[in-house]
Amino acid sequence: MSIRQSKFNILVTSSERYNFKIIEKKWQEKWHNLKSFSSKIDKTKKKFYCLEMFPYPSGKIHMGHVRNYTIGDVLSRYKSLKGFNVLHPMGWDAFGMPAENAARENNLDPKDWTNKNISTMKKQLKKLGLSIDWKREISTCSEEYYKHQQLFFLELYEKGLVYRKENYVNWDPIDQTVLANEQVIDGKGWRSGAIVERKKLNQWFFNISKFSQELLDGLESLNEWPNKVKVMQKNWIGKSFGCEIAFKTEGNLPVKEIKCFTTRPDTLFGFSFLALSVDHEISKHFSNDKKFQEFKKECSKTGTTEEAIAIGEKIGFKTDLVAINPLNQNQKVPVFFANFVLMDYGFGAVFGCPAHDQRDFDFAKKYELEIKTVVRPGNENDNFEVIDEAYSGPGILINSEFLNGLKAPEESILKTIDILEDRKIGKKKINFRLKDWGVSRQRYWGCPIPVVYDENGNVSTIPKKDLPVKLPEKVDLNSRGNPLDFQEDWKNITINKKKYVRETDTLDTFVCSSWYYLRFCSPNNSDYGFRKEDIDYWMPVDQYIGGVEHAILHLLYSRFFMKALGYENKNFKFSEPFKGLFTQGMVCHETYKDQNNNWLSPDEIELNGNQYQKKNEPNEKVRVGPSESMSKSKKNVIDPENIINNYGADAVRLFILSDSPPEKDVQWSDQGMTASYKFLQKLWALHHKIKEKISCDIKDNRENLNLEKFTNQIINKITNNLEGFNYNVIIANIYETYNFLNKEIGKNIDSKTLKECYKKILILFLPAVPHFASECLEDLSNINDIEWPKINESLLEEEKIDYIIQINGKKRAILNESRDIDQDKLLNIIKSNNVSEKYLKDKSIDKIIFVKNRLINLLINE
RNA sequence: GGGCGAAUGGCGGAACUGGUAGACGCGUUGGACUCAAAAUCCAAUAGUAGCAAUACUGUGAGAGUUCGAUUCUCUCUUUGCCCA
Repeated sequence: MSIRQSKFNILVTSSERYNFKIIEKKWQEKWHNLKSFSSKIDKTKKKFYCLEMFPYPSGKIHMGHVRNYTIGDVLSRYKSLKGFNVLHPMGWDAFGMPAENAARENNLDPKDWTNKNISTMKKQLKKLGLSIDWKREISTCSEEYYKHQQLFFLELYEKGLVYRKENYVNWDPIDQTVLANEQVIDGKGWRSGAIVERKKLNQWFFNISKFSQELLDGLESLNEWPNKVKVMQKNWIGKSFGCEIAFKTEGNLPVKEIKCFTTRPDTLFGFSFLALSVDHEISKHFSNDKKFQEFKKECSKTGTTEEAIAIGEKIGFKTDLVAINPLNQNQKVPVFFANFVLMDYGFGAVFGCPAHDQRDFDFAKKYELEIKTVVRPGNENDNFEVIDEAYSGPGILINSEFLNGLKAPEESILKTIDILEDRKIGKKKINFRLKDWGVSRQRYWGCPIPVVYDENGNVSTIPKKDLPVKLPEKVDLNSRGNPLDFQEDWKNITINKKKYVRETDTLDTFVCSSWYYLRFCSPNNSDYGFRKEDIDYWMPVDQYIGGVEHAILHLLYSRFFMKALGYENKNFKFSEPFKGLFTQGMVCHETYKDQNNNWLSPDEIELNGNQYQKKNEPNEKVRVGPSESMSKSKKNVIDPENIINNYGADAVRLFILSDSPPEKDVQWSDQGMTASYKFLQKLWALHHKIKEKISCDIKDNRENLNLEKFTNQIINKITNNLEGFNYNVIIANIYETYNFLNKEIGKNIDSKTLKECYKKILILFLPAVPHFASECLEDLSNINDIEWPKINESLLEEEKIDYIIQINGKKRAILNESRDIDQDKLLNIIKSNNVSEKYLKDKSIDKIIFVKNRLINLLINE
């Protein structure tokens, strides 16, 4: 054994195993000491602002973070090498409910819990070797951050973009607290299990709907955004074109008219009821009506989401009022309150046309109302009748007097609106689905709203000089409802000898993330959220990278925030914060369950033959489920820290990039991970072979050309793939390079050329495997002043080309001939070749299709 | 129900503006090294037929445009996401 080892050592010394633990640490320290990623304004250079969505400090990083930040890091490093002045910062989305819950469960302070998580996760991120400018680190829960946010709040308030109104919330009657939509599960509170009620509370709103049209128009300019996201935002904003109609009413209430908004005024002859929201102003006439109050209570049990309303049973409360069809004075229909009409949409009143709207249809069936068909599909005749379900497709108007024969919807809607406008019954109107953004949260761990109320409930703002309004420390989180409500010493405040009560709601955490990209430009500016000079240079974000789950809210709020800051502010130049957007896919893993249907983690199982079983329990068979995104609840998570410790950051980066295009989901695979690790070992061995060859000072250059050509091609390929976000293909290109060099290394290449080409190749590897490539580069030569290699165009073009020879469209041969030869020459070559003998003998060529430098297709008569 | 996307070997995936389908990786098989195993290295790997050269089939299904279609058009199936 000892003899063999000593014999082996001679070979091994030059190519010992790649020790990532030492080498990755070395480079991380080096980058830290040299401040390699610290960024400052340099107007002589083009800037590139690369931003990944900042993490919530939940405890540890997960694979999703690894993927997200690796993608961003590849881009940042590439852009740096390309000569851009890169800004690549990182921070923490540090306010939010989980901190409050964790603190309550473990009897901790949310601040301590959060800061501890931040420090753990920061260490983990550093281990990944990300090229982040940590000097710009920010945390949204720090006073230094949220004081600026409070100032923005006041600025928006002054501009009239913030207001207070009563609005419904999900109310948990047992916990006496407001629930977020995701805390409502099957209509019940996630913690208490109580049936969630709708309750009205006074809340703060950002007037985002004021910018509906602008937010819609802005999408047009975002041509580096995925179309998918733009479509989602467009649908969310939901511009609809329709008509406002005033219906005359009769009855024993002092109500003469009800206004409705409709997108289908052309179906007015199918009118059979009018439905009102229970919050419609008319409801005040029913405040003493017990039955109505009961109905209203019943309505409050349906959730507030559109989906809940769509799925839930439609119920109504009939009033004594009747509404008159403005196009047919003889038609009088009942007026209902109904649970499916929301006060937020239109005027809180809709007219019902059961034949052509499924919701109206269900309602009409239930209350035995008339169902009159007024649109027939194109392939039916005028006797067509709606029977079992509403018909909402296109067609021809029928049973509609002077509207008969019009094409629905394209002709009929405009024509009807014209008539209604003529008769002064209705008005053309544009309606948006986008509602104002409710920013009040009844929670402790958030940014305090800088507002107080006097004894009469009148609002006063905190003077700007007195900001920040600090969150009180050491609060009791075990109280029901909002802990800040019980902080008497904090809540009560005297200003100018007058007593006030503070606003105890805190801001939605989406507010924090709506402007953090600005703060990264000026992280230490203490008197304002950012410095103009900084954002003028760095903004907008050139590439924003994150999960598609933020396609709507976060991205829309951020876009709104820029518009709101720029509103009535000539100094503010930008209206769109994110020039480019990339949404990466999720990291998935198989799921496992034992025989009792309990989830099992990958650590709890082992392979026995080709069947999984519970570890050390051969009789406990394991069922393998589909691959799903990693989540704690399904236990299919792989801890990045373990993986980094076992395989190193570069190997993890290599794997997470390699297996799928970054925009698609990737399937975690242990075998794939191991393969990436092994590949780096192979590459390391090859590095030493190449280095040795270079050091031998070989002058024989007979076979140089092949290497030079390949180097050029691979520069071209990797550059193009980086530009196109085809990061999985880049990894394939790296493997390809290894395969090529490993074969080519035995050939007659002179040392100088080999060194030049190999150095270029290593630079190509830098974005994906920075520690490894840096180490090899340093080992090879001076690592300073490296830049992205340029392409020698003349070497890209081969002088010999594989021409495809097709006969009647079928590939019959490939001939390697000189570049740029013409059709006749190629034809002569074919004729002197055995292709001719086999396929062309005794046949005449009818037609020739010749594509220069590519193929020739001979059409012959068979 | 509406909108947007996707479908390629055993698996993940590649293919520039319509021009050699299956790059690259995993897996599998065979071989080398080893007392043996692991690791490593070499080779093969879409299917069918054939000893082979080769031939035919083949990018979810069906049609169409074209000299030529994974790529463009239409219809359908399955599936994912978003909205309802």
